[in-house]
Amino acid sequence: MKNNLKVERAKKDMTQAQLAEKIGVSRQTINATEKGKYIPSTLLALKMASVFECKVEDIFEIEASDL
Amino acid sequence: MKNNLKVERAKKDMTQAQLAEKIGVSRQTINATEKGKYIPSTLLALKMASVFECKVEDIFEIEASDL
DNA sequence: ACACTATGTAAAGTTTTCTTTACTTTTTTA
DNA sequence: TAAAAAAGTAAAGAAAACTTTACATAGTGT
Repeated sequence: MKNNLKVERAKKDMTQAQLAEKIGVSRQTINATEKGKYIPSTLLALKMASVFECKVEDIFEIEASDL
Repeated sequence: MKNNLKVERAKKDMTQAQLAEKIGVSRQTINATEKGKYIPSTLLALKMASVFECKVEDIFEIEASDL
């Protein structure tokens, strides 16, 4: 699964720490998610989409290897 | 977090088992998710949205208690 | 060069998701 | 109304998410 958290953060000029604080997780969780180290919960994804004023699908994308 | 998996399944006339098979999880995972027993991964949510031809936000909704 | 901020990473431990097996209850259909 | 299909539930274990602490690296400004 791909993600463009880095780009969305840049659009809002937010650091990983700021995003983490805003959605109530640790900075490491944001970093690891951004790096594709693991797949976040749907609740996290929804909160991220809310912060970035977009859809979950605009942040996370299924890849062929996921199917 | 709320969800309307049951309604979306009904629209497509799918059983829990059929949905489970389609997205590659066990039937119990679908049942538990539908019942709100736990929050699925973003990948599962994306796959569900794909099956139901809608957005993740159309299936899962943040509640006040999540914030 | 130095301090400062942001990012990356790692290890240990906790919590949650998800699986498998199995059984019960409800709903559908013949 | 009996059989069959679907849904609900539970328990034990595996796998993955997430936390905390801690430190290393990269970039930015003074």
